[in-house]
Amino acid sequence: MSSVPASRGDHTRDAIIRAATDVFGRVGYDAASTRAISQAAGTNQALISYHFGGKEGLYQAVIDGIAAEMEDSLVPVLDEIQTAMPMRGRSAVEAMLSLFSALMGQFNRVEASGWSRIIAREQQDPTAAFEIIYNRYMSRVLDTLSALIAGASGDALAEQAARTRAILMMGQILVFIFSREAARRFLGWTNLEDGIPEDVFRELKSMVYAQFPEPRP
Amino acid sequence: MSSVPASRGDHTRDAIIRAATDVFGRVGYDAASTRAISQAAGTNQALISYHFGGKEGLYQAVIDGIAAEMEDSLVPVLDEIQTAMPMRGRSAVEAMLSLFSALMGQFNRVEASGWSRIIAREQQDPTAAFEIIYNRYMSRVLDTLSALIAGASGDALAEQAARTRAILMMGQILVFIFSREAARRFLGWTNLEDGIPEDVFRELKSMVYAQFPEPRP
DNA sequence: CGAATTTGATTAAACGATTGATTAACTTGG
DNA sequence: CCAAGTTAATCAATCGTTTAATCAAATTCG
Repeated sequence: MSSVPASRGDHTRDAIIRAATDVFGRVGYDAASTRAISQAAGTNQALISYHFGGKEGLYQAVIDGIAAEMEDSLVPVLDEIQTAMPMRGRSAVEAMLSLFSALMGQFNRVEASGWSRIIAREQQDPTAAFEIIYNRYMSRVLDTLSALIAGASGDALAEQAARTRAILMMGQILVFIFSREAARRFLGWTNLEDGIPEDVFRELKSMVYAQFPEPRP
Repeated sequence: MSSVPASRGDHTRDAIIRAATDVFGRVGYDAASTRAISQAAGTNQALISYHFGGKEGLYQAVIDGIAAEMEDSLVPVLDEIQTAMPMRGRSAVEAMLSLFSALMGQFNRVEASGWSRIIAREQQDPTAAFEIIYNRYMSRVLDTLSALIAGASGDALAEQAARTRAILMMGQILVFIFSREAARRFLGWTNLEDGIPEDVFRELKSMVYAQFPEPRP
């Protein structure tokens, strides 16, 4: 990332951000004390104010890091789809499924870190940090998805309708982040650490295919 | 609700619960101070400990009230579907849509109160309170929904597959609760207070119909 | 080149403010 | 009159932040 070799301060900065991501994710912003964060980072408490200006500044830095990393990991997939646009029919559906697959894979990694809870919280309480995540990530995914939906429908869908369906389909994936505990119980998952079981993607695939039936040749 | 006329204590009890539901929903459990809650309720701070044993007991009471009210409002719909079971084909799809309609209507009311944020938070941090909501509400909805999906598919779906699809379809509705801010922006909603616009339900309906195509007679 | 100095980073300690909870005195209604 | 309900005051604990002193590593300079 950084061109210059990490100095002493940069090292502790990273350590604090890493620890803060974990603590914020586990207990939330308010319950996360600067003492607990600095202890988890193995640094002094005062360094939070020194490096980030305060607890709020540290939180912003955490959000910034999450958005940047999620963006980086998804940009290749989005770009690949974008260059192949406009797509129609079957190819649009296939692109849609590859996007879903990438999202699920990413969400598994997101789950492994403490990110999912932070993101979910931001959805409920859109602080200034939400702006970053939405502008740099969500809006791009939704834009691409709605374009694919329109293409897969043979452009027979009004723009607002396509966007609405993009949200609806996105919900099918997001549910495993925002409602993971209910999903875990209802589907009888025991070891969620391994990520979303692949039979979920199999069902999702079937549903998508049913949604955009292949035109008879 | 209560058979006996409300005594003096019951009145303030209700006032505290009402205020606590609002404050917990707006700022979360940790940031909600007992002073802020009691002030919003127009009562003395010590009455929280007196009536509920403490902040945690008050939170449990809030969750209990939410679960009870949500249960009450949905039981009629679920019962109606249950008595008509087993359903197949078209009738199962129609029942599914009526369930979705009821859920969306309920979520609009949930949104109007401070409930949605409390529920969403519980999904992320499943405290003991989640147990109540899941057992008394979510599991019932998901059971009914998966039965309808199996029926609409002509019972050609394995049980686990039907349950998986129930979660996926539930996500299409829950997304407007858990990810409402992103949905609001992407769809350009300005006045979310009026509830989810009905064109969302129209698209959802189309997607459900496409999902379970009517067999040719 | 090596000593002196400046700068950034880190530390322990303390700050005032706010937290949830408790106490003891006081009202009120049955 | 008494038990249930309510009140203001206070408790110790914890919160985020600030302070002054110390450390380490560049930087400057003789």
